[in-house]
Amino acid sequence: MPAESPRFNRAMVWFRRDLRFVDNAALYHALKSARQVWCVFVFDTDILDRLPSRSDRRVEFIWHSLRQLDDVLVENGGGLMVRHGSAVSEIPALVKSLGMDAVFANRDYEPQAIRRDHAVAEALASGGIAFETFKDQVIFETDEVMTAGGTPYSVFTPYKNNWLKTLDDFHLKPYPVEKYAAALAAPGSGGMPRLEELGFEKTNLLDIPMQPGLTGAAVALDDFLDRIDGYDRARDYPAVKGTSYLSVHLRFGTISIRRLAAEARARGGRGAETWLSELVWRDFYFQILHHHPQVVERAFKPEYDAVQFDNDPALYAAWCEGRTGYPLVDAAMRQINATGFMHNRLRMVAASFLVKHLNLHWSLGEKYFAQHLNDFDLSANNGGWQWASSSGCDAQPYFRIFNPVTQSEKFDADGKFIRRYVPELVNVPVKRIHAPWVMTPQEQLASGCVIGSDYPLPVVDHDAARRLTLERYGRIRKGVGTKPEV
DNA sequence: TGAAATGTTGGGGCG
DNA sequence: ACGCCCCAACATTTC
Repeated sequence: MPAESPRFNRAMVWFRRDLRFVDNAALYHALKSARQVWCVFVFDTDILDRLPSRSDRRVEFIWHSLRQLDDVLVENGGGLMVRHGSAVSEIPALVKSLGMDAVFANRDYEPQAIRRDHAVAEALASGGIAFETFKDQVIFETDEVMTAGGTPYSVFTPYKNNWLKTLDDFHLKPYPVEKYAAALAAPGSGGMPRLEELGFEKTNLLDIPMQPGLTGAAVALDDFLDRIDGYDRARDYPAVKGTSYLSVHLRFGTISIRRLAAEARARGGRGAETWLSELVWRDFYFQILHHHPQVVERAFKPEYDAVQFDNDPALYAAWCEGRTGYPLVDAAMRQINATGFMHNRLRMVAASFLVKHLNLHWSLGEKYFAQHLNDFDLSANNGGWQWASSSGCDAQPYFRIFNPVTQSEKFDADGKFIRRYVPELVNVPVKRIHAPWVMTPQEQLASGCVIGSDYPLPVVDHDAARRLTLERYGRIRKGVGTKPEV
């Protein structure tokens, strides 16, 4: 039992993207600080109403995850209150009606979320209610890892080195929420709206190998820990189960980043170290967004805003729908469309293709991924797209252009992944599957795939597109970085 | 967290 | 035996 008496009588924990009971910073602090703690989630219409589709796997993921969270809270003597409305008004209203003294939440670093939280904090403050927020979704936030000169890092490797140097056991220590569960208040039953009541329809979420909630997270983590030693070798091959598949759980907080980093550190070895490095990338991009919020609208490197992009709607549609004629790109796009997931290697390939082969602006691709990825996170998605378009911090150089055929030969050598998502090509021989347009008419007939009718011709020629992009990017580089004559 | 163009080397076929 | 050419195979440079 805590010796000191609680600061608050009644407190609320407002869950957002931290849908778990164990190792939850805000929940822990609330339970230690108040006699009675109510747990609340708001299906925020300010977010939901802006979603372009009424069929969204993420809404359903949240819905299932909340049910599980509620179960766990009930087991521990509490329960979850779920509301549907604008959080900015729902939270203060609920606080008032239940006579609460304080609201606890874990910090969210996205610009829209920051504005929302400011508005809520202001509304609460006018009633004398405290709004306390906590670091929970990253290991190091905002300015916790800085250069010796006190400036934020813009290059990953030195950031990572300092991140690793700064990391200590206590950063990874789980918050022992369970010990303080006695303060949980039971709100009574019947709070959970049905998906249809939220205005959303069921998706294929439960049919794809990515299960929601705390149980989904636990299964995925167990599975990955059996494979983590091979992560560094297997992670680039989309047909192989080599990556963690935990990103969606990090997105919604059905698992804690501290737990994952602790597992990686305890395991050690090349696989775990490589994976930990990916978790550091995640912190890195959160930190970039914090220090450079303009990346949402513009290139991190301003001179890259001068790159001339086309806007050919037919090419964009071909990319979105996975009919560019480049099998690996098409398989990647069909994977995201069918499942809401895309393998990381393919995110790079598909992004590079959109920007450097189709000459479309990176923000178009960024937006598409934002709408379709189950694990969509603003900072990482923006970072990835700016990396691919060479406009970001520590981005790949502009002249580094993925060859979609070479990438295919390297990372899907036997065409297994392509065949999984592009059934037209299922009988195309391995020798031809990476560039099926080179098949002779006889080969096309024999493999049941006539190029131009069963499967599209390449929408652009690789070599021509590459030259054009080098020229487009090269143009804006002229004069940039050259010292003026004195 | 590339790829293409260009340069170099060395083995083997051949006159 | 020797020089020449071809061209992988690898290395370096360039975008």
